[in-house]
Amino acid sequence: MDRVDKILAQWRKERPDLDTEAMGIMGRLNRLTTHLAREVEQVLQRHGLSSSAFDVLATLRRSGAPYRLSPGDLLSMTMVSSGTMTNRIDQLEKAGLVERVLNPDDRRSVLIALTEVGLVAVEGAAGAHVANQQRLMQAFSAEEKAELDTLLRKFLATFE
Amino acid sequence: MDRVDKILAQWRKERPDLDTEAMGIMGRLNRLTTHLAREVEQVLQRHGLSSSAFDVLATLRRSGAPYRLSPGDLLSMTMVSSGTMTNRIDQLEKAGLVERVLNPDDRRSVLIALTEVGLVAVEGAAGAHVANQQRLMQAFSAEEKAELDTLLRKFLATFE
DNA sequence: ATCATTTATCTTGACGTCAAGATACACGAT
DNA sequence: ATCGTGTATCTTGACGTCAAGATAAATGAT
Repeated sequence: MDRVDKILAQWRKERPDLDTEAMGIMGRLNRLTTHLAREVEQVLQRHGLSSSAFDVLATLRRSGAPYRLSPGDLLSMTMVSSGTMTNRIDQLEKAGLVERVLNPDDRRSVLIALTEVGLVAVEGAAGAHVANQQRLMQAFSAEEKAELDTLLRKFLATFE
Repeated sequence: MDRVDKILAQWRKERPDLDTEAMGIMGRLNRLTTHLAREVEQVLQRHGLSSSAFDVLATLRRSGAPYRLSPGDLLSMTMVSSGTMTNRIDQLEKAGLVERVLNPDDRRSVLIALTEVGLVAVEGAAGAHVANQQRLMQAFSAEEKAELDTLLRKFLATFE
């Protein structure tokens, strides 16, 4: 009888006509991801990064040397609007973690490049972040993780 | 090979030392809940409500007649800060969907009451919202939904 | 009865996000 | 070469959120 069960019990009493199965799953998903996001944020904060900042830096890092992508590339990899991406790049540039370099091939666009400082920051944060993600899933056996991944993959396929 | 697989493949190439299993599950969770939140928002918008507004109205509705709770009660049921709850109540009050009534037993506190208009709004939205949640899970069999619920319940128990 | 502590709510200022539109350049057809 | 359309990025204004602190009333110890 967790918090979501209590919510569902209230609905069943007040609106017995509503089917609560999907509601329960989505409620657990929402609460879970809120908790997870807070845990992730805490660890990244110790490395001086927000999860938004890490999102961009990690995208650049995993793209491989020379760690440069256009804002458009970053946009297509990160589920945020163009205005949000501009803002993220502005903040990272102010902090000296990335720099905008001119794209000689297309003057409409720029390339966002990890600076030396940015590279060091993301390398350090990435290790701690991945370890933290593993810690957050300690409760699960290898089989359970595989099952969960399979179900989430199928669910996500509805949208992507 | 979905988008998350592509991200993991990049990491394995660049940082083969990192274990990507937990990262993959969390990545799918994040992308999935972003998509789900957008779908939910769209349906509620057609009923003139944001998901934040619906969250409060639904909490009042399922608490049963006379549909009144203190801000503190709402706070304990909804995973937001006190400042956020004050702001939500302010907006709902401006829209005429709730009203603040004095609590005769404790002058520090008020009670947030659904208005007649608020009750009608939440009743209409709730049906559409639940139907939408079911639609979003169409891809799953009854067994898969049960499995997913079991796994999410266990995961959530880590935090609550 | 008084006062310190606790409780309940609200205020403030900062941040991240989005949608919509603005700006500037590239590219293809003529 | 020029023009119209498409593309890439940035700007603006509004909204929702949070942490930290302010305000006001209840409560309990003396």
